[in-house]
Amino acid sequence: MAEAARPVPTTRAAADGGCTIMHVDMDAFYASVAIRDRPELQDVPVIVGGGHRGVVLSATYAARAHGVHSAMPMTRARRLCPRAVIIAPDFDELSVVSSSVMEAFRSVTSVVEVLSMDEAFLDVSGSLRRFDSATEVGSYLRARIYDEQQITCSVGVATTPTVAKLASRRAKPDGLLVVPRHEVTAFLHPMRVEELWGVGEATATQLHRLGLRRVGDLAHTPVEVLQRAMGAGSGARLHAMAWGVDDRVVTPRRGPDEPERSIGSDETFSRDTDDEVVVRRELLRLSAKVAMRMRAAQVCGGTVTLKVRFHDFTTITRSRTLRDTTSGTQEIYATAAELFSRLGLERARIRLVGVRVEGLVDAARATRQLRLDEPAHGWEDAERAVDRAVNRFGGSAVRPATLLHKSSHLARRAPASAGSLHAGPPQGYDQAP
DNA sequence: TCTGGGGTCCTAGGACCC
DNA sequence: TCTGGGGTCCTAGGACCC
Repeated sequence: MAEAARPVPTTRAAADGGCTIMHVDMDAFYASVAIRDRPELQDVPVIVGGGHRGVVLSATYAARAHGVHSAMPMTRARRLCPRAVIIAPDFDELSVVSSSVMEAFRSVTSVVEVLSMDEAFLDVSGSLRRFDSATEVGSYLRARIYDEQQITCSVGVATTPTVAKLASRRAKPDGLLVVPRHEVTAFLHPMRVEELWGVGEATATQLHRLGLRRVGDLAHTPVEVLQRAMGAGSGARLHAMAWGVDDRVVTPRRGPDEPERSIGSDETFSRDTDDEVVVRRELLRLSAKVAMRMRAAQVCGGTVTLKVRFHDFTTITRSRTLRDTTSGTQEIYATAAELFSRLGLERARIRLVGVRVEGLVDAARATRQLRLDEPAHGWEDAERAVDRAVNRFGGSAVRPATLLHKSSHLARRAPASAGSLHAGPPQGYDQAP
């Protein structure tokens, strides 16, 4: 550790030029976890992903050397790297590793903003009594995570979250980079605009049209010009980002008092379909899944959104705000199905449908106006019974009758799969389609 | 066999209310 | 008569991130 005689800086953070914001990001997280116990795969290109019409979720650096990267269609990835080993993600294992990593973060500071399973912002200004500098915190975390999980991560240290995030990306793989305040513009300005966080394909194209390719170009363009082209908000934000100005603070999110804002589910058909019965059956399945997750999270939601993606990838959404909030499969499904009907599609080739519920509130605080035509104990009781059965017997134990179809004869012959519970909700699941 | 599934946030127009 | 402005909610779409 540090030599005893070293002069103590006025503030400890001065050792890193005032940097107390850190971004930590696992390297090729899904792929690293997939291969960590399989030495035979260490130097082989490995791709995590798959599914019938899927994309690459993560690729090892050996696979990236062939041009494979995440979000790439699997078909293309296989063409680029035919000898790659393809592995399906193991979300149970990933979430165990993720929890352990987050615990390591929280052992150095309570100010942790989780961004996803494998990355977070940390404000370590309060940790500088235990550590000499943010760099030391970063080194400690890197060593500890490797020790405990045998995966590497990269750390960016800066004075703002956005710069820290870019620094960790630059440090990859298995590195740590500090960008002190006085080096921020030298760090940012040579970057290509699309490297900025929040600049995707569409924005990059727009910026290129304006002749702006580097972050430095962006910085030296009058903010009014950017605002005219991109809108007031985006223009100002981009200009500020190009100078490393960022009023974002690291905010521990999703505390018990802050629920998710929406819960949804969508699914791409294995083959495009123009069969309305198939679509409605899928909407019912998705509604059941969403509603069950809502009830498990003890939230109700007020707005149901239907998403439809067509064969050519054009995507539309339709939403409706309900009179009362709900977490009921029936109500969500009925709304989604009605929105679908109102599209008036005729033999359109559909690639994907989705159901999402927004405007979530704590179920305990949700109000419900009793209607005269409504029995005191209706669907909600039935659905709670379904939840209990699913918890006990698994997801296939209870399904709405319309989802049984071909598997129904199996259910009848195999009571061990809790076939009798198909009676679950007594009626109605079958009504709408 | 091009292009997943989970989300968040922003914008913009129209309705509606005061 | 012919025209306010601000605030909020709803809806649709788009962009982006991992």
